[in-house]
Amino acid sequence: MPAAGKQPITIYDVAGRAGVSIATVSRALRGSPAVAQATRDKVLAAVKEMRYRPSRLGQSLAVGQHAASGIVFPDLSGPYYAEVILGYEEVVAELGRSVLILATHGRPHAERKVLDLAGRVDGMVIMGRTVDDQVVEQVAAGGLPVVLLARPPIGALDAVNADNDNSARQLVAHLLAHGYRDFAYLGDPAASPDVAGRYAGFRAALVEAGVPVPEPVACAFDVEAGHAAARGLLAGFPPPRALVCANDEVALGALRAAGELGIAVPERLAVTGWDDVMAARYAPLTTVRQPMRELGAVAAGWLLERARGSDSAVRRRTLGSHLVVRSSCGRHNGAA
Amino acid sequence: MPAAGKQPITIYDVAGRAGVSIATVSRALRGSPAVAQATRDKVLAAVKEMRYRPSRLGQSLAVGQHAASGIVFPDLSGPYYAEVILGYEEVVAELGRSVLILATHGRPHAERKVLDLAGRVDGMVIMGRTVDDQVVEQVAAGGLPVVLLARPPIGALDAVNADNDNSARQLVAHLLAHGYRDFAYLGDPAASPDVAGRYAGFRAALVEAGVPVPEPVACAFDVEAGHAAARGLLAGFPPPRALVCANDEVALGALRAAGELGIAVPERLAVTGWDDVMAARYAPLTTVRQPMRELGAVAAGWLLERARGSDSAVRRRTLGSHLVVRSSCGRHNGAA
DNA sequence: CTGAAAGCGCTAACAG
DNA sequence: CTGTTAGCGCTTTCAG
Repeated sequence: MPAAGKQPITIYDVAGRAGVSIATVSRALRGSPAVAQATRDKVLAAVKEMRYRPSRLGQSLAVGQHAASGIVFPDLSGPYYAEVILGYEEVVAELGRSVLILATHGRPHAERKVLDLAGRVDGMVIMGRTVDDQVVEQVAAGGLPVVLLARPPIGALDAVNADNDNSARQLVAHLLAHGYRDFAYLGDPAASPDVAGRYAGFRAALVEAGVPVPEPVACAFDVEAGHAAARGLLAGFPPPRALVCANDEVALGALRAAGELGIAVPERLAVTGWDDVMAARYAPLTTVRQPMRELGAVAAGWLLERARGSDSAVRRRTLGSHLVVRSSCGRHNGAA
Repeated sequence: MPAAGKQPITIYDVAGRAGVSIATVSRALRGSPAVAQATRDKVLAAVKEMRYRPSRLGQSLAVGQHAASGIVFPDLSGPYYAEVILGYEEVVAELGRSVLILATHGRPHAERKVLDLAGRVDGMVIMGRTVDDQVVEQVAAGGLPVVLLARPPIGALDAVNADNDNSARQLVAHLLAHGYRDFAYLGDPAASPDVAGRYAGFRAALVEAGVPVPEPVACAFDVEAGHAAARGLLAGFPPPRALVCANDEVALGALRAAGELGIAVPERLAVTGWDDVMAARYAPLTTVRQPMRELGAVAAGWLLERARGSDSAVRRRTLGSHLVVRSSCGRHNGAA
């Protein structure tokens, strides 16, 4: 919307200039075959001369389509969400639609904002712990296509996730192979569906192995929180032998805590994370790599299909993750 | 826009239900004082019962405002852009507007997409190397408020930047204090205004110190590129004593190259970066920290003011950056 | 092939 | 205080 003061040129101006009706301008512009070549040329010339740009608002209102997709996520710190959004943006933009983003990060008015977003798009993905199921249902009830990402399925909504359960099992199997039997888990399952899924897989693997399952030690998603929580945990007696952290930031904080307490990693303590952030390589931290871009891309694809009117069956998909073994979980001699 | 099949309820439905005119519904909803309390209650009740949500399209078309701001950036890899966008989103959303994002990353149709974005917002920020000045001018000429971020000023457009020049000088001063006289610069000034600014400061500082100024060694913005470029550079003779990299990813790649070539850091080679990404702490890499969130926040604030009609003088602002000294540039004994 | 005219959903004068 | 009535800019029948 041009700023006050400048009169934008409308389809009427073009029609006047070209000596045709607005209907003809509209047709010519959208390449309707029912326009004589000569007429089309006249219109196009006028358009060019006047530097006319159709109003999206007018168009959208008339066709009842925003040609835009939204995405709601907790925040943008750490590479995880940024990557997902990048994958999302890439496919959405490629199909000529716009991308609206909304970070809720514990903001009080998240609900209002999600609802507002819903009024500006033809579909939206809602990630992890952002708003209550009730809000999601309200949005979906309005008839808007919604896909859930890194969030437990709700009703008949499409949902795509990373395979937290399986990767947690792989991780635990690897640690068990190292001979560790005394575990601890740093992360709050209540804080995010991903963390919950990871803890569930962790627990199941330990149960199957007949190893004691520790309660999770709640901890926020950043280095500081991981550091503080790990200090408390490692000061206890007996300290755990293997520390599974809900994500890399937390693990990085734990590593620092261990360093400060003079606890050698991996000799006396194994530490693992999730996400494979760049710093993990330098830590060097054993972690789990996830197909973040693809999560976003899949969600975007589904949304566009639904926006085009597809009402195929509910889709659910779990994308594979895989273990990235580095030295923080123990020394390796060629073997895994 | 609800999917085909569901008839959204309009202001007419509510008016009918409440037994008033649509004008009254509109007034009641926007809290006009010129509505009797009883009438307002009736309307609000109808709204609630029918779960009515005003159409943004209708509103926007009527008031001629999108209540949205856009931001154009090269890509979303690395924490830099993500942080800027986060700072931007935070203030934009807090003021009840939506955020549209557009990553150009060398896409061929960037221009078309930027122009399209321009038609959906009341203002937009354009970052770094995304589209030609000509496109920016075209957008601004349409009357849309534009602020340039991490990009050289154009015409009378507001512009905000990080202080690349000054931080480069500080960095070089620090390296000179270490006694280094043989420098190399890894990064392509033509690839981004930021890199150009950093190189300019680097060059100026060396010139002032009477130290030979190396030509920049062009290199993309990622670890792989830094690695490859550094390998070539370090294999040359004589190898440089201090390697200033355009950003942390490049520096991280250079660090790896040095490791592979058996060149001890910092004993035989000093390496520095820019951005202070999380991995830098673990590298551990001397780098420059920038006020990324604030860049976004400042741009957002300016845009909102302009969107509200402020036509104050052109604003230009350079936000300070500061050196983060770690061990990759040499050993420090309490002294800087 | 082209034009007239009816909306899309809402806001904002302008009358009462 | 409330209702009528123009639009906002564009798409899309429906006639011709």
